[in-house]
Amino acid sequence: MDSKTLSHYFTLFNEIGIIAQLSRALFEARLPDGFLISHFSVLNHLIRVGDGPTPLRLANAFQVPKTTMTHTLSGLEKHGLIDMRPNPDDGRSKCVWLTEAGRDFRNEAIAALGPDMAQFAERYPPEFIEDVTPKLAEIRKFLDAARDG
Amino acid sequence: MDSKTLSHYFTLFNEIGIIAQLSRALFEARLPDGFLISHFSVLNHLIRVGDGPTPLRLANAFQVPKTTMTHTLSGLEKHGLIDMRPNPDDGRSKCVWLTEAGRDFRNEAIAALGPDMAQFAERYPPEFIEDVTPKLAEIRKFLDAARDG
DNA sequence: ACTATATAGTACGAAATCGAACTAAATGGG
DNA sequence: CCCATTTAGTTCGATTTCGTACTATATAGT
Repeated sequence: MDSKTLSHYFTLFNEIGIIAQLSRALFEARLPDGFLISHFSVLNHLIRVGDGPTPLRLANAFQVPKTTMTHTLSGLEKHGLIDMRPNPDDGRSKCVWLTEAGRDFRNEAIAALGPDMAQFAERYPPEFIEDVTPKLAEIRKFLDAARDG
Repeated sequence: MDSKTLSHYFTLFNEIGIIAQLSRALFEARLPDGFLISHFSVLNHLIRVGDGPTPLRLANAFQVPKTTMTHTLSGLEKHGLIDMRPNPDDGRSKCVWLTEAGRDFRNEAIAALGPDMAQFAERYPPEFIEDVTPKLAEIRKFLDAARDG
């Protein structure tokens, strides 16, 4: 692999890193003070996939260490956006449930992010997204597999 | 914008965030203990673009706050991988220069990352990269512009 | 049933990140 | 030339992230 080709691969990951950074900053600017994408993502996941997963399932879903998820969930719980109940099937474990405030918070966040997304969609129509996203999902799965292997 | 379409856009940024996270972890595992991608990126940038930029130019190039760049550079300087010299054109400013050790470190890091990149390239050939990277660069520029505006 | 091992979650500490406030130097308007 | 404003960089404090170590519970082998 010659060094010019290699640098193309570096560039890909560099672009991805910068987009992650910029998009996080832009999204967080739309959330109430003190809330992060990690908080929104968890609430959104609970609505999309359904209530009641364990913290570990959430950590796996977002590919973060479980200590990070503990921290994120404690922030959400402190603000009354989720409930942590004992897992009836496993005494070591807990289940995460949305509160009404949690649902409201998520819906308001979506509404707050909507205009930005609409502006983004003006430039990058759904076909563009449906072209790029599966390719990225492919890469994500590959990297995730490389992590275990 | 209906909520299903909206969620596709969220998914795009979610995938990008996870790839950024996973690739950072994988890359850092190949670097000597205590070194981060941020360190490697700066050294690599100095070789690709050339010695002598100011810390602020570097912060802009990587889209990080200048305090973060101060921190990164101080780590590199502590390990003798860069020199910080006064800027002859501006008394407030400094210029960042690679040391021999810095060049060596970068070259060794490239060598250490090579096999992983080669494995990645086996699955995702250069044509794939050249399809995706410009699209991501486009998005990056758009977000960067949105940040100012 | 008993013991060894594996797993869920947390507490703690170290490091990275980043915003606010600060210092020093440059720039621009009068 | 002076003073107000801007800019480069750092210091400081708050927060996130994450690895290690720990507790409590579950599971598997005998």
